[in-house]
Amino acid sequence: MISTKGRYALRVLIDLAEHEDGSYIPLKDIAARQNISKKYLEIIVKNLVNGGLISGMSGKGGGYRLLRNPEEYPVGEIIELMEGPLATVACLVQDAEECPRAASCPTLPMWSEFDQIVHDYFYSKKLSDLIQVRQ
Amino acid sequence: MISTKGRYALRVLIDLAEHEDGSYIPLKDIAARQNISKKYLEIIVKNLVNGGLISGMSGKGGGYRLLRNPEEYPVGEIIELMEGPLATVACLVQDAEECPRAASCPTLPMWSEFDQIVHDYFYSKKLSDLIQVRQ
DNA sequence: TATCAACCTATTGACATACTAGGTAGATAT
DNA sequence: ATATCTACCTAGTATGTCAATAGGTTGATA
Repeated sequence: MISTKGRYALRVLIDLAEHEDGSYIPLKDIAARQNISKKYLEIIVKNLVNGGLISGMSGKGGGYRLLRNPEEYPVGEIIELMEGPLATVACLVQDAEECPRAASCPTLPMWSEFDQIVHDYFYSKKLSDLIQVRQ
Repeated sequence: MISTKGRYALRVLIDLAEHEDGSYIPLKDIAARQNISKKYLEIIVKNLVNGGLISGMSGKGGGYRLLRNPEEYPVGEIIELMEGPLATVACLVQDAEECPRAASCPTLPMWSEFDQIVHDYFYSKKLSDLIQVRQ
């Protein structure tokens, strides 16, 4: 289940894309438009900045802006940044310690196949697919 | 992410299917074979009994057994019983209160489409597809 | 230098996860 | 009848995550 972190991050990025005009967009405006607590959004945009998805600028006239074109943001990258790996089971997380049951686990092939489907879906879907009004 | 409850439930059902011989199988045996705490499994099988997936019998010679053929257990039903709805976002849970943003939500169609894929995958996959040794 | 905005650390209440502990009730073998 | 084996029941606990809130510091511009 996707939590508010992932869902709000998506809404922030959609908001930034829909209001893109070359300048920085203050978080206050995004919070007001999206009707989400600005304080809580600070945590989310901090992750987006650290993850290299947006850039922030302090001071008067400051705010946030996208670093790429909307078609260059896979939804999967956004979700994984906010929620952690998309993996369905712990033993399929990248760099997880090898499960001793892996070789004979009757369910592992199912989880693997499903994870591939999830990955394909969310990495082929782009931020640009979620934007309604473009200028 | 599927938790131990869902994963262990699947292992219990696979174990029951693979050792099916008309008699009841004691939880002690399942716990030993699967190397999972019997006490913890008690919580899981209780849910499986309440959910109508298996039946339990007390006393000497008692234990648990399947109530259907393995091809009649969709993996999705097992997971939803143990983990709750497969829905990716709260607003798509059956009987959830209508989200006020639903009509204009830019991400809802994506979540809907994805939920359909997840549902189709796990309801077409059956317990019988996970069994390795059949008699 | 006043203003506006990002950025930083910390705390909180509620809930879920993964167990453990100790008992009661029910069915069968002797 | 009773010992034995089994499911079944209620409760507790440590750890972590979620969804926020609170208050302050740094940085850029007018």
